[in-house]
Amino acid sequence: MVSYTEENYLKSLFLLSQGSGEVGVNELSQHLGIKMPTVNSMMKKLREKKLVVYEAYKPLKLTARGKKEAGLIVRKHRLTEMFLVDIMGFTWDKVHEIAEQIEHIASPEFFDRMDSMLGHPTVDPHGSPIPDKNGNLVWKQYRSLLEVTAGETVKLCAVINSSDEFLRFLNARNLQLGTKIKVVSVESFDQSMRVSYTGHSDEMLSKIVCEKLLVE
Amino acid sequence: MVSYTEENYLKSLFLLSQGSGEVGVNELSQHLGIKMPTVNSMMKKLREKKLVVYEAYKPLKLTARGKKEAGLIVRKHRLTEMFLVDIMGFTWDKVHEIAEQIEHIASPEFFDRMDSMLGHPTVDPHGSPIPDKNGNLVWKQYRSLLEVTAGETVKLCAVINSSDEFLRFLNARNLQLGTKIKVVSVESFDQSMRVSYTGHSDEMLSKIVCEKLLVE
DNA sequence: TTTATTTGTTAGATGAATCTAACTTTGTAG
DNA sequence: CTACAAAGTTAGATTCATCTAACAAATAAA
Repeated sequence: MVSYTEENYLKSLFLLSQGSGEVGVNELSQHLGIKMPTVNSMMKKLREKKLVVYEAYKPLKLTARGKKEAGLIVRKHRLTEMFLVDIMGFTWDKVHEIAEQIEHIASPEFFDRMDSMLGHPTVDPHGSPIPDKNGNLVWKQYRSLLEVTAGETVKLCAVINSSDEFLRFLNARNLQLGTKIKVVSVESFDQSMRVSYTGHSDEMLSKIVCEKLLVE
Repeated sequence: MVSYTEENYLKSLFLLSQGSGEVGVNELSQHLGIKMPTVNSMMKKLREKKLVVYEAYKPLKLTARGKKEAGLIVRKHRLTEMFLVDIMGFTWDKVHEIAEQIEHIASPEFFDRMDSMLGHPTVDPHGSPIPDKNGNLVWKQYRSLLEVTAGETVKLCAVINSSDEFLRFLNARNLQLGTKIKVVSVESFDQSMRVSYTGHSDEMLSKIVCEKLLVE
C-alpha cells in the first residue's frame, strides 16, 4: 500500500528524474515544499518498501517498481487534466489543482473510463505525454522555441511550466497548442524573439517565455 | 478548515440525523467503523470548531454550520454518483466507493460543472435527494413497498440501502428506478410479497427487500 | 430498588507526517 | 590544501487520527 503522501514523493521524484535520472534530497525537498529532514526519513521508508534506491549522501533513484507506481500516478494526473478540458470544458489554466487531487483516487475503472471516453489520448492539455498503462513515459524530442532561427515557422506542441500564471500569459496572447509560430527576428542581446502567428502579426516574447515553449 | 477525516464524521452525523435528529456516540462509532473513544475526542474537536453540539452523555447534534458543511459534502457525493452513471456510464452498483473519495475534492467549480452537465439533478442514481447549494436536503415522503396493499400498482422511486450486494440483487431481477410494480398478493405470515412488473410476471420479494424499496 | 448491561468517558500509547536545532559530509573557492 | 558553503543527516518535539484498558453514567431488567 502506498499512502497519499508517499504517492506525492514518488511523483515528484519521477518528474525530477526525467532528465538526469538522479535527484538530490534538497532538490526533492524544494519541489515538494517539505523540509529536508522529513524527506530524508521518507526516503528511508520508501527504501524499505523497495520503491527508492537510497544510500546516505548518494543521489536518489526510483527502483523499477517505484518508477512504475510513479508513472501510473502521473498517468492519472494527465488523463484527469485531459478529461477536465475535453469532457468537462475547463480551460488549461484551471485543471492542475483539481488533477492534483483526483490523481490519488483509487479506482482503475474510473481512469480506464476517462481514457476510453477521451479516445486514449497520448498527451495532456499542456502537451506533456501521458504514461502508458505500465507507467512508461516517453517525451517526443521537441526543440525549445529558443533554438529556432529567424525565418523558420514551427508548431507549438507543449509548454514546460504549466503554472496558472504562465498559461494565462499565453491565453492573453492567444497562444495555444497547435499554433503555427513564425520567428521573424531574434534579438541577440537578450534572446527575445519577434514572432507572428494567426491574428498576431507582431508579438515580442522574452527568453524566459521562449525557453518554455516546445515546438516542432 | 475541515479535514478529510472531519468531513467523514460530519457526513455520517448528517445522514444518521435524518430521522431522529439526534445521534449517540455509539451509533456514530458503528457507522464510521471507528472506536468510541476516538469518536468522543473528535466530537470535542468539532465542538471547538462550532460544527457539533456536544455535552458529555448527551446525544450529538450538528450546529447550523455543521449541517451546512455536511449537506454540501453529501451534495458532492450524490452529484458525483449521478455523474458517474449519466456521464461516465457506470452502473448504480459501482459508484458509491468512487464517490466516497471524490466527495472530498476541494473545487467548487468541479462540482458546479458536474451539476450543469447533468442539468441540475435533484436525486442521485439510487433515488436519494441531492442537497441544494446551501446543503439543505428534503426527502419526498415515499412509502416503503411494505405499506402497499395487494392490487395496487406503484412506481419504484428510491432504494434505502445502496450496498453493492443489494443493488446487484435488484439488477438480477431487473428492478430499477421507475419500474412500475404491481403487488399481486401479500403473505401475512412473513410479509413477503408476490409482485409483477414488465418482463417479470411473478416475482417474490422478502420483507427485508420490500422495506428497502421506496415507492409512490 | 438493586443489579446488570449498554453506552459514554478518561488516560495513555502508537504510528504517520511534519517540524526545528544541531551536527556531519561533500565539494568548491581561495 | 585548507576552509567555508551547500547539501545531507540525526535527534527530538509536535499534531492528527487512531487504538486499548480501565473507569463512570445511564438505562433496562429482575
